[in-house]
Amino acid sequence: MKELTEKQRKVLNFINEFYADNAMMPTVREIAGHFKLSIGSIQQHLNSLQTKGYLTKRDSISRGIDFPNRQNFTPVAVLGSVHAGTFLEQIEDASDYVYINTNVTRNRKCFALKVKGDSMEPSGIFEGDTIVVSKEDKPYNGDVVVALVDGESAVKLFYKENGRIFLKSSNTKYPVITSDNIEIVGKLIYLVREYKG
Amino acid sequence: MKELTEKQRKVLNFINEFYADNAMMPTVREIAGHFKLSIGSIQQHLNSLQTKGYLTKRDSISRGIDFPNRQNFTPVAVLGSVHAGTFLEQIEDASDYVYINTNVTRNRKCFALKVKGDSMEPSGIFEGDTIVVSKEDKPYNGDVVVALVDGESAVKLFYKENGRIFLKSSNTKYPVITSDNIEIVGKLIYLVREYKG
DNA sequence: TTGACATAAATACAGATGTATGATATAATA
DNA sequence: TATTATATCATACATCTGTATTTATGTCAA
Repeated sequence: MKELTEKQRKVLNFINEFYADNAMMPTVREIAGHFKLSIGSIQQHLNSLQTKGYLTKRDSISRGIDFPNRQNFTPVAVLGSVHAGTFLEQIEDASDYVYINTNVTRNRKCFALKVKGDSMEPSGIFEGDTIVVSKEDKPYNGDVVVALVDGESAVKLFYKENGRIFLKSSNTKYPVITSDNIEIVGKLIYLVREYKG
Repeated sequence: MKELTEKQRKVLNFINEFYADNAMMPTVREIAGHFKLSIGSIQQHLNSLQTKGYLTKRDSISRGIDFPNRQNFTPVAVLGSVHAGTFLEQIEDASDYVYINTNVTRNRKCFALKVKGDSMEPSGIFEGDTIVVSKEDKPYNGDVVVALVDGESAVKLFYKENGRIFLKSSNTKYPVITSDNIEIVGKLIYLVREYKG
């Protein structure tokens, strides 16, 4: 990436700040106003920033400046409970959302859960943690999955041996689960934990 | 919050989608175009959404629609190393950023680190996890802190007894650290873990 | 039935906004 | 020295954009 001049960096920084503060890109005149420069001058800087690859632009669209690799976030619904219909139906009854970077969620179908219990503590999954689950066709042995066992949802380690699914808690004080009625809902892709106080 | 009509919800949903896709709010005409409705009609819907509290608006500003409690994110620098100057100087040499909800970071001074080693595994902090650290004046016993011990940074449990600081690993195979040369850099406030594959 | 509200359209206007053009000046570079 | 990139300004223009106004229809509750 080509070097920026002092002025160009300042303009880029301002755009960044403006975007952070207002959640929208500034207009050419808003930038010009801030630096007390003419419109044409800012046009020049924007052109340079564009040719050097620091900005992109939607032509003739107001506030059409954009960052090449802008961080984008998708709201992922935090569900109170998981049931058989999850992923089949639209998620409408979400109590809350976590915002996850789209380069994590990509185009996957996701939902989030609050972790309950200590059965996965040795895997670093604690009560109160928020986990993001993605629908995956094929979980592999050792993956952390959310499964429905006889209608009850659980976060467990997935294992398949001789065509039979085993769900293990990493906390060994809990028994291994195996049942004919196991449905894998999805695979763990992300975890966030907030330390309060 | 007042109930929305079918149409109003659809308009609100479209604004949401548009924002997610384009990272900017739509203009009145862009909404009208999508629904093949007149400008005036959309104006009405926007007014209703506003009076019912689902939208706010910056007057006479293009793309001035906004969500009342829009999630806002602060870039937090992921540092390669921590040293004595952290927090004193501006963080400029960041290799990467994590974006954290501002209602978590609030007005605190934060930086982020990649966790190395297994000394805090029993506390659910694993190698590769990204932790967000906030400068706090007063850590309490049992808090997870980032500390500098003789110039080396470490993530440990903080304890103070009889005026002396003890840094404990939750993995008991590591010894308790105590030294006259301990500087508490900050307190753990957030953790994110990405499951790859 | 009257009023409040939702839905929808057409039109007009002022100001916002991106863009184009032409000009000047300086500094660095080939 | 000629050229290129940078920096700046002034001005003009087409169109984008928010806003105001007016009209019309249908529904529902008081």
